[in-house]
Amino acid sequence: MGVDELDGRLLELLAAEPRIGVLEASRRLGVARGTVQARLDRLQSTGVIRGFGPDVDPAALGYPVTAFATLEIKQGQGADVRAHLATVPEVLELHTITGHGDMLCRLVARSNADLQRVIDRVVGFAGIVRASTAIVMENPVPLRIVPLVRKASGPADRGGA
Amino acid sequence: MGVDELDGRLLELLAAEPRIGVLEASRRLGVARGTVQARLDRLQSTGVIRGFGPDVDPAALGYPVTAFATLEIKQGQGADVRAHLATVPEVLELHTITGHGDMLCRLVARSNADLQRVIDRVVGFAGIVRASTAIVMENPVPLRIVPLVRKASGPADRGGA
DNA sequence: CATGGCAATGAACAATCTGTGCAGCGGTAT
DNA sequence: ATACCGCTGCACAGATTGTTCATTGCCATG
Repeated sequence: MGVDELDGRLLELLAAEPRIGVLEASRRLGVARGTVQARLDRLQSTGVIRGFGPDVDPAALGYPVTAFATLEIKQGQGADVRAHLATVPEVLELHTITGHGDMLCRLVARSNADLQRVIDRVVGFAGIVRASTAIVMENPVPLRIVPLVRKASGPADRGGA
Repeated sequence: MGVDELDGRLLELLAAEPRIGVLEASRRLGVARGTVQARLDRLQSTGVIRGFGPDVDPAALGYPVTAFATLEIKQGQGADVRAHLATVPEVLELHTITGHGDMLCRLVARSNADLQRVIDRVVGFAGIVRASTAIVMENPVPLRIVPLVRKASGPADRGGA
């Protein structure tokens, strides 16, 4: 299990130029086309690569405001709250986290004012006791995976510090 | 600006079957190939679609533990802290948020024990005063965009409630 | 109402890539 | 030594891509 150095380079290449084809990738990596195809198939079947979904920018859709909300849930209401949040389009992501049996969700909105509407909708549900919201101002490190891939495919990926 | 109904359907289609080609997409959407090509070009040039980066699963790379850490930063140390965190591969994402001039970052680790190592590395920096970590247990709503696209491309996307 | 601009259509072409199969060639584990 | 596995190179038919062009319907402007 895991990824070797070639897998790592392939992933990096795909991250840098996602629309690249198998043939071109094989040229860049200096291996046979069949090898790249086999690696790609394996990476996908083992779940390392979940897919190649388009990376859509919410801001460009008219939702430039991002926020994280920590929700305090009433005991036993977890499932209901999850179902409720799943119906809100502005909820991009939801996690249950340790702490107070709470949840953390990522929200987007059209404006700060609109964020209020979103939050009202999110917390307007019986199972939610309280919500604490933090608005994102900057995003110095956008979601990334290459550094981790590099580490995981490195010569010795011992978890050690 | 914004996306119309056809853009919306195209984005949904791409989200569902990322490896689909322009030709096949045009067949599915019932429009001419040139139209799909033009829409795609426009979506990319306007930044709605940032790219098609491979969606890599950290868990499959050997990092099954995800956590969110809220960091309290010493005044004026923001830039240094950002630079520091950018060098940590396990930091997948970093935001500056409202609250206490703090930051929120997403971390992954090989295990709960390993998470300790990661956190030590993250907070082992002069500019960071304190860190509060929440470990992710479940992820009921994985990062998604389709519902928002659907809303944004809907007949009347008035921000109103 | 007439004109100009814009987006979509349908078609055509050369060049390229994909899916697939096959035989040869190490390197490794048994 | 022997079997197994992954990589290489090659070959082929079929499908897709990048482009360009002329035509057409629709909308806003004049």
